Amino acid sequence: MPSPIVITNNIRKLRFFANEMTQQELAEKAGASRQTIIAIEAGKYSPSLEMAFRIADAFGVSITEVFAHEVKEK
Amino acid sequence: MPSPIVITNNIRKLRFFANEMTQQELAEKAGASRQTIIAIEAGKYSPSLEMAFRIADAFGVSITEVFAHEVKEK
DNA sequence: ACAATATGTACAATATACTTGACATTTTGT
DNA sequence: ACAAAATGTCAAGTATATTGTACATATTGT
Repeated sequence: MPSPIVITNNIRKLRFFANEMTQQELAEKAGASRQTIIAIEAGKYSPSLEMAFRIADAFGVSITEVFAHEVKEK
Repeated sequence: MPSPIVITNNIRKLRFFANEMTQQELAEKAGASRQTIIAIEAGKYSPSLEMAFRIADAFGVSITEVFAHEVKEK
């Protein structure tokens, strides 16, 4: 049984730091749909590694500055 | 059109650094199937962010030490 | 040479991410 | 109060990751 993992993100904070970037703008920069940004930002599901890199690139930061994870010990 | 991204990894190198860890062992530590490890290590597809974190954890390193990416400019 | 272990391939089935489109709610500015 | 922009939700469809099974090839040790 894989120990479940909880992935968190600070997309919201990063958007505000980045001159109040809107979800729409982020979506365009990251090459994703707005729905995808909403869902990931809200933590509804975790992105693919590719999408994670794209989002980090959109902000010009490392992927580790956008996403963090905790291991839920069994 | 989202600019395509190429994701590379050094799972193979990390396995050998990590006391010759086998794909099977890595799969168990990361909570994945052996198929998944083979496919990701061979670059057949890029993993989910969750799986990427699990693999990094299995080696005890940061996700950025396992995966890198290049942006294929259009 | 043989057995055991490790790695690789192929395929179908399932789970999850991502998309599009349409509509509801909230926030912001005038 | 009103309009516009931003955020959020729902659902159906497509794309991609992950799994299990089974078999093939390579590597290692005796």
